Amino acid sequence: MEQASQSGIILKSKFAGSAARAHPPLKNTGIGEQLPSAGVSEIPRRQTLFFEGDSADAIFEICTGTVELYKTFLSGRRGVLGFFRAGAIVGFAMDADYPYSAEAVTPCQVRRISRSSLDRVLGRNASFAKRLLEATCRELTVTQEKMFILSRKSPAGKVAWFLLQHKRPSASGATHMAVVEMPMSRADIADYLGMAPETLCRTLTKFKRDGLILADTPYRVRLRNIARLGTLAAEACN
Amino acid sequence: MEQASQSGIILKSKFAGSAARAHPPLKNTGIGEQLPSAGVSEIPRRQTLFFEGDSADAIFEICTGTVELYKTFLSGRRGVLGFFRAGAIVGFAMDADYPYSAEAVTPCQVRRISRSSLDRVLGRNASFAKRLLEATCRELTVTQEKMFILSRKSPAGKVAWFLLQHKRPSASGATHMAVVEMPMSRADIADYLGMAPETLCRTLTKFKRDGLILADTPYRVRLRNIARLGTLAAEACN
DNA sequence: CGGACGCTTGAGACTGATCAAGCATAGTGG
DNA sequence: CCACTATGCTTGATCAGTCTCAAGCGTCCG
Repeated sequence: MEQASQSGIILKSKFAGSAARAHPPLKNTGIGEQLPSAGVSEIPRRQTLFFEGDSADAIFEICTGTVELYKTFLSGRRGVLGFFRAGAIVGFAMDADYPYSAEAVTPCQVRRISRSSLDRVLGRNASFAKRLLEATCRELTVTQEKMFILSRKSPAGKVAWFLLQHKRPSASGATHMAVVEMPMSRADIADYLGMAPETLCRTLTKFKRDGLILADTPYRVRLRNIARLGTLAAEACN
Repeated sequence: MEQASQSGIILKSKFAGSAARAHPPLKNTGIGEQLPSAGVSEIPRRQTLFFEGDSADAIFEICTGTVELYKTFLSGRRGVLGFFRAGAIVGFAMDADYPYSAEAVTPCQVRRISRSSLDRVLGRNASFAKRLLEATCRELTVTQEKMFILSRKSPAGKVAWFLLQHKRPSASGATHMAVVEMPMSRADIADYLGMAPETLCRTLTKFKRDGLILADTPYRVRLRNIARLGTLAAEACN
């Protein structure tokens, strides 16, 4: 079981002539710190950072807020790759265009880093490339785990996994009940887990009834029985 | 839609102190050529190259045959990450241990490359690290596509996708009907696609009835209507 | 020739998606 | 300040589809 808002890469990019591709869940890798940026921008809720197909000439480091990466299919359906928080870097693309779209789920602050400058650093700094490779691999791990979770379906398992994945790193030693903030809509989560929003609701309701979770608001729940949730998540695939 | 036996990474490895992690579908990246190896070994059918949890002190370049990467879950179920052919490299791990098991689906010839030598090259050759990053990202792309395919289920879409993914690069300009070799068992494929073996069989039978494919043997089919298969695969997620 | 294994096919139970309709909350305008 | 509207969460009933349990075959091997 991994940690919070992992996942959510954007692969493909033509940095350094042909190099990098992930834009992972770089959880505070400090990669952004080494790169010159154009300063921090304020992004209002539900605004798009970039669309699938746009020319991928920059990557974004999230400073505050939550960003969602998604892909729209021909059928009109949507698939979301992941949700990202402060410290993550999105928009890492290997091709000329972004392969996915990115949208602010909450108001966000992001640092824009031009691809050319990233390119320069990549070509010069070997250890930097290594860190990037490492981060990409980490993303790959998360993606593979998610792949298994999603295919060996079972709504309960998926939702339990989602809750555990997004639980706050058990903040200050206050309540030992983990808190899960989920500012995204139910539809977003459903698209992330590959299920219908109704099924997601029913599953959450069942969790409440069974005393597994406690809902402060629809966008914030507390986990009352983490062990049991872990079992559910494991049964689904592990 | 990607090509043949892609996917199938093995992430995590402690090369170069902390670097690489993927062991992707490195389709003839030539990475193996730059590394000293202990020569080629013959692996009989159904023999295991390494088990999940084994100390990951080597990676393997496949010379001939097909290798399958899989993970066994607590519930006894199995999930296969992918099938790999000549040119692919398996066993790329970032952790001390292999996170997955690898087994020969057919008799294989593999080149064993010690992790320490890989480590040395990685630390010295910057462009090598870049190629690895590139390959890892490619693997990530494939994994993400697979994730969507598997979650937005629909047996027909999954199977159509599988067939197209594994079709031979339309060999010699002989028959323009693509050939798909699938030496692995139905159970293997089902574990790969996240469905029951019975459902896989039924779907294949239906494809035959509808004239989409032509079965020479259970392990070799020809695609009669690639366009339609593509549509099915796309409907499932694209 | 006999047996084992794996592919294939059949019938029934389960369950998640879909179609529809309540409810609550937040935001707007009078 | 309050009513109204809109949006999105929640719940309900129905239906289609896959998994499961079982049983036929065919092939390969001893």
